[in-house]
Amino acid sequence: MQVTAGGGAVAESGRPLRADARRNRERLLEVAVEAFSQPGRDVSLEGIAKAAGVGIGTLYRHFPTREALVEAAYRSEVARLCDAVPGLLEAEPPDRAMRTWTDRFVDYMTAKRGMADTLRAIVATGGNPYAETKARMREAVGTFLEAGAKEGTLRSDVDPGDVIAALSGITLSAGAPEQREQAGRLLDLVMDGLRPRT
Amino acid sequence: MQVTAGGGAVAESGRPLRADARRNRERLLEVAVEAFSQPGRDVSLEGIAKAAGVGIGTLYRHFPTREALVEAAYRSEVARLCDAVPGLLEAEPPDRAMRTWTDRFVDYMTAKRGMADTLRAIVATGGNPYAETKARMREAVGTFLEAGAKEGTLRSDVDPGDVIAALSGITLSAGAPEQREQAGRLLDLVMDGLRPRT
DNA sequence: CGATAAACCGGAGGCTGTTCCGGTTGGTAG
DNA sequence: CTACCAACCGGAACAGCCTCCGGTTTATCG
Repeated sequence: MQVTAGGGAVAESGRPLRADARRNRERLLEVAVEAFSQPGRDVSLEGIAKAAGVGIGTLYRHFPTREALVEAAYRSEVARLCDAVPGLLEAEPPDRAMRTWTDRFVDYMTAKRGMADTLRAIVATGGNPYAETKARMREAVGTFLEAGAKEGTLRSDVDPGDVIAALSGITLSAGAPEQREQAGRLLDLVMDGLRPRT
Repeated sequence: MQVTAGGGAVAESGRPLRADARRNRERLLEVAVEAFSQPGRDVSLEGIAKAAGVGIGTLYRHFPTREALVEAAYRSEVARLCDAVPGLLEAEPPDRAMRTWTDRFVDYMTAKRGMADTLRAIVATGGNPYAETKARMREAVGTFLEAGAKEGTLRSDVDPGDVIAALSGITLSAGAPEQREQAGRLLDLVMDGLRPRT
């Protein structure tokens, strides 16, 4: 399974995409992310194609299955989430910045429950589309932890992977919109666990 | 032992089903179980209806969604599996009988991978169709454990629920047909853990 | 610049899941 | 036994998924 990230400008063969193909791919991804964000809606692939101004065939050429599209959208959003880390660290002290970031993560996952189902199916099927994504998230969490450790407000002896597992667990068990408050409390709990023992 | 294992004669309202309705329901379930057992491929609901000699509308009246049908088929098969317990205990000593039974369980789940996906989806959606089914399985496992304990070949201090969790884990992680041997070894491992310490 | 081949585009078409409703039948009251 | 009505039957109709292929566009080379 080749990696060739979702936003890549390179096809599986290694050859650069033609300009029009690349434009279409980007537009599709953009619309897909938007569509999956709508809470109340079943997302129709035909609808996405139409909204992106391309035919259904074009959508399927870029994303051979619904899962491929969901996965690409997921990657794209995670990337955006992780890119936001430096900005957050400038605006707030590390521990608070990290809390803000976890909030965004949960918001993101709860808003996209529809695609969460598909993601679960992907995992169950055995494919591992997360390797790259997980690495990026580990990096993000690691950055927060390091920054916090330097100021003495966060522990340095925690595995970022464990934090990610905790976040995933929260979204899975309290991912419904009406449980948003509970999820918030759980996040507070996790953050408490990440502070150094006094 | 009617237990309404899918073949229930009573509608949700509590009113008895009409004779023809009941016949159709049973026939549908029978065909569905058969169809889901074919390793071959995707099961078409339309095909099930036709094979059962009823219209698609009738299928949907009895099982409003694909999930409902899968769930009913699952219950029905679990019931059959659990009903086999006494016979196995007569034919072999408890520990060996239990090993045979776990084999059947794994065979069943691997043969029905198609419906396993749907089952996962049901669980993920939060519905809990397993309460009743799980209780029956606990009972079956408990029976084996008790019988084995009486002969000193199995431990008596194990929670049946844990055993079930282990079995589920095995089917999830080694559920593909080509992993059948590995699954067998895992079952051996579990059985070893269930024997008393010497 | 013009021609050529590879790569891409879009939608028609086949298939399946699900809904809906007019016609039919089983069960029961008289 | 007959008549009646609620419940049930079957399939037509609609929508979304995915495949396939003729026509078009892009990039390259002389």
